[in-house]
Amino acid sequence: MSRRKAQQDDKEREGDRPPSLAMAAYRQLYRDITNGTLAPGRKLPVGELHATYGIGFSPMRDALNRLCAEGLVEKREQRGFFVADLNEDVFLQITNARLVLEETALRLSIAAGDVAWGESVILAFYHLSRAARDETSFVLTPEWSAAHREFHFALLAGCGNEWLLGFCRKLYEQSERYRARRRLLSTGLSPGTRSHLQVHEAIMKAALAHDADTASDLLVRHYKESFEIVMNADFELLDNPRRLVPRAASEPEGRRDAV
Amino acid sequence: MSRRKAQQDDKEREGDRPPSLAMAAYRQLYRDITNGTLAPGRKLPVGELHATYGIGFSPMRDALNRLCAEGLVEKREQRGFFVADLNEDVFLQITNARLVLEETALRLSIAAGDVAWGESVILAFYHLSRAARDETSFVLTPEWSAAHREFHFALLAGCGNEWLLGFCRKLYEQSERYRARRRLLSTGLSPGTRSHLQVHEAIMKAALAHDADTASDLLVRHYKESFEIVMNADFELLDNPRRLVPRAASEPEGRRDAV
DNA sequence: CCTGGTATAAAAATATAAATTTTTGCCGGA
DNA sequence: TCCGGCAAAAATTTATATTTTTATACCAGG
Repeated sequence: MSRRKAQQDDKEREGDRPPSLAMAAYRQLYRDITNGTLAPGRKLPVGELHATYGIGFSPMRDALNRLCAEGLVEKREQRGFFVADLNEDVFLQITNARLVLEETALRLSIAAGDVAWGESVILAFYHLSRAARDETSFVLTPEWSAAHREFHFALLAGCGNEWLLGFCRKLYEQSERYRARRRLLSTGLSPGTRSHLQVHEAIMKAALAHDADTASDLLVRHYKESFEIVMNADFELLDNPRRLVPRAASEPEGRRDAV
Repeated sequence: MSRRKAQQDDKEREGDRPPSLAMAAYRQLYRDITNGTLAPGRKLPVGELHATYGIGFSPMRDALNRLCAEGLVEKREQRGFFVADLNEDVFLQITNARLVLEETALRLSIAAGDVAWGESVILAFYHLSRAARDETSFVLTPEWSAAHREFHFALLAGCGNEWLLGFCRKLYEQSERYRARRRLLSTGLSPGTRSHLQVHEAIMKAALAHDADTASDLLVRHYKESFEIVMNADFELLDNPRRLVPRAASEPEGRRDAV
């Protein structure tokens, strides 16, 4: 009875409740994978996860299967689940895909976005500025990450294409895994600082002014810089400069692996 | 012993075996959803599927979860699985996203594709031509569908970006669901006929000649035509002509729901 | 004595069956 | 007609059983 009562109480805060253990497991794993607690390539034995998170086999399996189809987890038939591996080639592909999709979404947002869209961008920027740190620290707080995500997707949300947005989300969360590895390192630039914030302000202003060219130019540049930073931090600094696809995605010549 | 022997034999034809029931269920459901046997919006009670397909609860759940993350199935928390619904707005979004992504992938393919890529395109076209029917029939064979898919992805595969390709695949299979509804109808045009084949031949020739502009122009036109056909067949013919995003994805003005 | 392959045992994944909640449809009373 | 509770159905979860993989040990051949 007391059990039942508790459930009822839970129900009262509708909306963000995770009633199913499967969902709880999913969120836990999602967090631990995207923030790097569960290292890339690591095996995920259901039994071990069961012991660690205190959740049964079936719900855990549910969660793993979902993560799997989202690309955060890999499933090897009859031999279990693994955290999806990371390497610089994949990161390059993800970044390139992201450049194309986000620029498209941004341009469509600027062209089609309504008043509510503009307001949500302004609000998101406000949240981001509140979460920004004073200059020199290298630790990225969860709050800043959430605000950063909110801002970028507020920008894109006006495009009105759920599929496009869904793809952008997937690419974003993949990128986060790479960024997460950077948290412990202290390399050159400084995401989350007030100076970094100004880049976002510039993007916002261009977007709200319906200047699609400037806005997407700034956005693409922003991502390319992030890419370089993460690349230099996570992997050894390579001698050949990384090539990213040009904005229009129509280059005369190109290497096969350039994308 | 004989048991073990059989296993060993199985192992020899590696690669396409579906050892797990979950995978078998997944494939069955995938087929039945994409070809329309399981109608959009329909509920998928695990118990009923269990009875129909003769596969247990857990594997079925596994399969449903995967389909779910792929967008073919929707999961309503604590109240079961449903075949993802179809409607014209979503179809418009899918088509628009597809236009952008496939054009990008095609241009990258043409820019970066190597000899092996060109050969696989030629081979795929050969298969498509073999599967083409004589003019007037309206029935689409599974063979033609497979060949059609093979051709289009042979074109895109040269881009070398697995993520981009993965998104294209997802959009393609979604589109197939709409096309599937058309099989029983007999509307104007005629996919799978020899005249329809010529469109693909033109695309191939342009691609192999490294004429990216012509190739993507033809491809986009091809998809827009398909869109109109399916739209007119499946839903009532609307008075306002559908607006699709222009190729460059940068239109001066636009409705919010236009994409 | 070392190497290579095979059988065996432990571990882990997959599948089944049963139990527990949660939802849903229905009926009676206000 | 509307509300509340009861019962059936269905989803979720646990517990159990069955395969499959993986690691270890053993034995024949070099």
